[in-house]
Amino acid sequence: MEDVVSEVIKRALGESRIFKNREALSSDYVPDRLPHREEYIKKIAELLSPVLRVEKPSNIFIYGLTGTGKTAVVKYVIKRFVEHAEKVGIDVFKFSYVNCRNEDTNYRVLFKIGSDVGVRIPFTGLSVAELHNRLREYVDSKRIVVTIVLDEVDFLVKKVGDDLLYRLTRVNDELRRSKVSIVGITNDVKFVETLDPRVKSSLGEVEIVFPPYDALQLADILRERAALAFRDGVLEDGVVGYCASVAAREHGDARRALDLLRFAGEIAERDNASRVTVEHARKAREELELNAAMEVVRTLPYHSKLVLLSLAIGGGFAESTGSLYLVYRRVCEALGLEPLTQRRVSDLVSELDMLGILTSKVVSRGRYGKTREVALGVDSAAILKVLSSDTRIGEYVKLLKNGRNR
DNA sequence: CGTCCACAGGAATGACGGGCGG
DNA sequence: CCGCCCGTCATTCCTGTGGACG
Repeated sequence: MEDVVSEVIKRALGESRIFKNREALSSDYVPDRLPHREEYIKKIAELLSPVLRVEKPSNIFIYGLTGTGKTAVVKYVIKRFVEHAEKVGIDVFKFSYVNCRNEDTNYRVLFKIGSDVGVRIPFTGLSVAELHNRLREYVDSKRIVVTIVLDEVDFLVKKVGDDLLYRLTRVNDELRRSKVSIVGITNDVKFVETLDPRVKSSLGEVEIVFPPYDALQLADILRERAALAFRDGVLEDGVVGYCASVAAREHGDARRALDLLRFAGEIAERDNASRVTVEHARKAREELELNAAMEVVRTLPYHSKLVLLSLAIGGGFAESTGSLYLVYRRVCEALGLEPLTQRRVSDLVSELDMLGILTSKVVSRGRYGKTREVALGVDSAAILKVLSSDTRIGEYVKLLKNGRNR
């Protein structure tokens, strides 16, 4: 028992046989080098360079799918600018990085900008207009250039509209000495179309698109981070390649790839292994996929859950839609619910197929008709477990189990 | 070789709820 | 604030079909 606890303590203190710096694989880590993004770093640094001369840079709009390095590149450039400013002792520009997924109200965004710029603002109590005024007055009391980075800006606009965005792009009209410029980042390509044309044109003075990484590029990135994160010689050959190819198949998402690699390391650690093997990576992938699938299952509409339940009860396989439908009707009856029609259930099966939770294929049995064979794509025990979080389904599953034991 | 099973899956239609412009 | 319109979920009715069986 003591051994187990001391093991946990040891791990919690970071004394790992596997990792020397686990942080290097976390998604918000900003590494010193960003392979295959040099060109974008250069471009963005050039675009922001006017701040060094106390001039306003163009507003920039950046798109790209998740895990293509948008945030990392911008953060990296900011970091270098700030380091430079500290080194030579200048104080003519400020950066504010706001993640709109976390700061999702006008007040919180302005608050974050305020605290980054150095204005003292109460947590609450001011009107948004007052906040805006104080911020503007403070900024204009000096002669500085403020660059505001709005990451995942689509979240903000979807929630509270583009009002704030509009005002921020227009704030320069009210400033005498200082300047404000905006960098917007989003992974929703269609998002821009929903913007007010005025906001769109001023925000998109310069537009930059980040393409996804391919498998080779992902492997480079992983190798670089792995050297920081893992102890020497711990990583088996092929692990990096495996993680890279898995992530490349899914939009070339570097975040996925890093998650996978980190998780593989954690599994190796949990197993008390001395090395991270491809087998660990495979397990990591499986577990991550199962988790994702279970998340989907959890948020399914009720009758889709019932269809899934019916399939899981039948051992995860149904030889025809008809037989599955019969089970489904029994389930509905047991739960005192009105069943949907077979036509509708057939559509639900198709939807579940699309989501990758099950696979269905049409087969013809000649004289005995044409139907669909349906098979569960994930472990039925896992499905039952997740579905049992609904109390009524849970009770029903328990009832079935007891019945079978006797 | 035609029949006919057991559905697939398209089309029309209705009930409902939520967002949006006037 | 209200009515309108649109998207989603569901039902009803329907036509289409691969191939074993007789």
